[in-house]
Amino acid sequence: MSKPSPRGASIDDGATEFATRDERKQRTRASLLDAALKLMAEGRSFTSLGLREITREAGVVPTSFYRHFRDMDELGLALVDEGGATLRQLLREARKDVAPVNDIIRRSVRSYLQFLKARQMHFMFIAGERSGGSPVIRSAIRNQVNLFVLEMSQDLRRLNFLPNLSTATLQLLCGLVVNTMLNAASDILDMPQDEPALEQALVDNFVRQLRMIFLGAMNWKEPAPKA
Amino acid sequence: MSKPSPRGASIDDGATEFATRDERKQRTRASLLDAALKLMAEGRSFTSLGLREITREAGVVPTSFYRHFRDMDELGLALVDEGGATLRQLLREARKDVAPVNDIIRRSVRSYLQFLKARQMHFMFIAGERSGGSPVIRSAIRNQVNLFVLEMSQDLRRLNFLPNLSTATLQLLCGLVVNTMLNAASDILDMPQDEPALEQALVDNFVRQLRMIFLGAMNWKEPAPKA
DNA sequence: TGTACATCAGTGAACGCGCGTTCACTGATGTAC
DNA sequence: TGTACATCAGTGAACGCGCGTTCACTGATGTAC
Repeated sequence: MSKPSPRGASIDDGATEFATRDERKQRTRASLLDAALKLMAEGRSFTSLGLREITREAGVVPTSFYRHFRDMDELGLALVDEGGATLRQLLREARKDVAPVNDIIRRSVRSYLQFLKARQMHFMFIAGERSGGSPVIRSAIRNQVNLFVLEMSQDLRRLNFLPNLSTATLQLLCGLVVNTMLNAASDILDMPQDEPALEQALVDNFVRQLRMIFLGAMNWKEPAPKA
Repeated sequence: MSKPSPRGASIDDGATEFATRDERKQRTRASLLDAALKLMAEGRSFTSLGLREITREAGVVPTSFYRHFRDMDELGLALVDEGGATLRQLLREARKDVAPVNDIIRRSVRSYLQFLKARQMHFMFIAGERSGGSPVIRSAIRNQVNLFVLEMSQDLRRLNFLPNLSTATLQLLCGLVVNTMLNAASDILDMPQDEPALEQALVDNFVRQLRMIFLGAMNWKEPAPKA
């Protein structure tokens, strides 16, 4: 029923034979998470998913679910954790190729897109449930996104990027950039996959939006310090 | 069961006695739409709503639903239409108070917030289902939002705002502004209502984000024309 | 190493429940003459 | 204006179905000695 999952985690693929009991358990858990992501990738929202639906997709019996999660909320929070880890990994990747400063936006966008496609489902989940769905999931996602914004602004500070800007302003900038990134993510991932022209248009638009934001940041005048 | 709805449309409020049959029908229809919005305002996503749940909230029998909508999708699309109308009304309001140019952002934000609170549920619906939920609803919302961006950019052109910018760049700007508006809308509407300090912080952040975007637009250099 | 026992991931039957949808109906409202 | 008929918004019973959750179970894996 399920094609090879992003994690390669479908139970029963032969490789399980020599796994320890605990490894098998983690694999089943992972296949439940993947099943949820896969169902959402078909255009469903998290809150509309059913427990039985997920276990069916994962290839286990419904009652197995309870060996891993108390209820759907707990599974959702696990997905948020995975999404947060994905965002942190994105930052780590970004730290690697900051060296060349020329046309940095276009470069960053290119590697962002690569990352986006490798982790489609996580980004769909984060972007999609960020303002819809269950309050507990929503607020957990916001925490992760805010954390991401914060770390990104610290990175910019460390790189001495726009050193005249206050910390608060760097955070403002990063907040705008991240919102724009996530909006672009849902737009791009929502596209029919075989329309490179349309996709290119979305990407160009995304790049220009970032340029406009950075242009604003470069021309930002901090108010005179209080003292 | 239901408090006075935004439309004042609960069937059975006495005022119905003298209505014509068709007016009564429209009232029931409106109360179904209001019921869906109300349930979503409690933190649910559209796709997780049930037909029976909505009719229960609206105070009619489940089978009544079919007198008004073929299925839930059709009701969702009707909500999108209402949301689109709300956005168009927002633009109409905005056209009224463009006269004073000083501190125009702060002024616009103030009237946006007022509008936002008067139409909380529509904005929650639009912002929340824009990237989550059912594909058909999502794409309908995008159409409405794109339309809104387009009209806004035409308004700016008509006002001779930043006359050096090309039409495409004005649209870029408006796209950024609208995304920022909708993100701010979900942040603000998600707040506990009795925390004016926190809300003020969100609003200040929103204003600064807009300033940064407009600052970028003001410093934008169009590439030299092709010819 | 071998044996006896404990653990526990996954199973399968069963439950009560609310769901979406069908159908024939009722009776107030609207229309034709 | 009055009457006879048509319309149709809302009703209420009934259906089959998939849901989430409970429970006792199985049998492979892990552990203690």
